Amino acid sequence: MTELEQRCVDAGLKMTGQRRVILEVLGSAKDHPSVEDVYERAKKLDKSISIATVYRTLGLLDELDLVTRHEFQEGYSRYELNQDHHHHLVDLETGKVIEFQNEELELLKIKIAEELGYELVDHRLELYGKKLKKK
Amino acid sequence: MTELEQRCVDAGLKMTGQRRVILEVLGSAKDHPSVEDVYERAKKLDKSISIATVYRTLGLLDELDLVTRHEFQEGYSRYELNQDHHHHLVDLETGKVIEFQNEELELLKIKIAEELGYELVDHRLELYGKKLKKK
DNA sequence: GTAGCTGCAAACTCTTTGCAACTCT
DNA sequence: AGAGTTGCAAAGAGTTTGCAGCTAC
Repeated sequence: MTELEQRCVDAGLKMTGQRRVILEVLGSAKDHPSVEDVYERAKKLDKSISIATVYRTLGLLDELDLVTRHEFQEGYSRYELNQDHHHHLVDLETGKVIEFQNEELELLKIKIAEELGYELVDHRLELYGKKLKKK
Repeated sequence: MTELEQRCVDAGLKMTGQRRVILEVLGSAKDHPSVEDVYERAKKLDKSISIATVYRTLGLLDELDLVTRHEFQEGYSRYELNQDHHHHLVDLETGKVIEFQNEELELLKIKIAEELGYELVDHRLELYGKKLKKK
């Protein structure tokens, strides 16, 4: 049983074949797949899986905080396993998503929330840019 | 003719009664209204306005960069007139949206994009927090 | 055995669109 | 006059859900 599967079981979920497949898809994704993407990849491992199950499972995983649901102004959601904390820069010309971390930013966010009288629970930062031309 | 109306005309839009109403609603909004909100408020000024027109007009205003379309993980959009640049802190307990600005943050974002080889075109930052209890 | 899970299809929510009538300029 | 705009209703996209049968425990 993988660590991911274990965490689901610990949370009281039954470990079904479909869930194993979806976790496998998420675990091996190097990108930020949409529900449709997860569904397509899952079907390669289990032809009979339904998109309703994919939606339900991703919703559960989000509640358990095992994944993050992103909404990059596209009109649908994309999911990502929660591993290291990072943010995204979206290339406006290609749609490519680049991940980055920045310690200074983390501290600044906490400070800003504090100054407003808030405890920071969550946050989103997304940058949208165009590739700089080399001279 | 208000400045907002003038900017629409300059962009080649006809200044219809419906558009005037929608601009008026946006101009006097102190919050970040959803399409439904704008529609409800607009109806008070013009009973016959349709929600299709609200959608179309908000879409146009977004293209003209007169408004910003926000997607605060709620499953629908909220709109806001583009005035001073700022970000949002969402109170997780009340849903209240607090605006803030932070110069240090602005510089940092540009720097991060640059380091990744990108020119920053746009960005989103949202903080989600809980009110700190006073001791 | 049974609570929980699944696939299916229908329903739902938010948003967009085709069209005929209407209205700014 | 004519291009652009509107309201309406229908269609679209993404997502959720009721239900009967199935499955992990």
